[in-house]
Amino acid sequence: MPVELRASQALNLWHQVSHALVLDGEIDLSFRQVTILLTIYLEPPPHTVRGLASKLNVTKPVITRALDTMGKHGLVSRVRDEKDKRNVVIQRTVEGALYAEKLGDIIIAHARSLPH
Amino acid sequence: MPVELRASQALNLWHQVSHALVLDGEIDLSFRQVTILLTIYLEPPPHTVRGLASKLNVTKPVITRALDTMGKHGLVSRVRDEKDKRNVVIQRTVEGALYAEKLGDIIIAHARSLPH
DNA sequence: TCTACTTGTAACGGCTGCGTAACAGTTTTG
DNA sequence: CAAAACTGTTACGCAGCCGTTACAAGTAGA
Repeated sequence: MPVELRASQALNLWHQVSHALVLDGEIDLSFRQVTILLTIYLEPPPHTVRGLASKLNVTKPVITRALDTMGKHGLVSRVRDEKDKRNVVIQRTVEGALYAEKLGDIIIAHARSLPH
Repeated sequence: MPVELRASQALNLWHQVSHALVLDGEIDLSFRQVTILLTIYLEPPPHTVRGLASKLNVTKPVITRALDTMGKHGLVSRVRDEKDKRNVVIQRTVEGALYAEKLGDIIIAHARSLPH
């Protein structure tokens, strides 16, 4: 099951998925927010504000605000780390998992319909 | 050269490319802007404000402003339609083509490094 | 203990995009 | 030729995100 994309296929895929996300428009996250969300859902925990900030090469307030926004939509939640109470551990939620799953489905659907 | 993506591969690809775009951060367009840009570069011309608006299901001022922003970066240009002077025809630019090409390269590079 | 450091957050001003509404210019219709 | 319809744009107020700075709470080292 190799993943082989030609240039035109790659751009078409990106185009179609972006288009689908714009049309859906339900939540509409920025690239940064999507990246943060997928980092949380695809990479092994624990995730902290500082860790995410350094991984994305942005300042901590950027992460805080993104978590505020996504938390408002129920996509992530925050819990104080009891070991070191300065830390906040970002946790996954059912809604967030569903959102990621939906995104994956959109991508797959459009990948399937690419010209071969 | 079939395009077969499993759910985890699809999300990983989206994640990595989004991450790369955030890290690069050079221009940083929104999903709408990317969609508009790729529509212009992947679909056959001519492209008008009204046409793009209806395709993306947004209002015309949204397109006008997106074209302003992308035009400022040299990614697209506008020309009055001489046949019907109400229309504005959106045209591709060298810089825009390079941008799209770069995006395609990023996607392909990350697709290749996906776990099989 | 008491200072120095680390963590995440709040506050500020600025910038950008949004939707609605109003607009000028052009073309079509009667 | 005048009215109606259509094009893209601008103006307005609003909401969201940005970077910088300042801060409160917690931890570690002397």
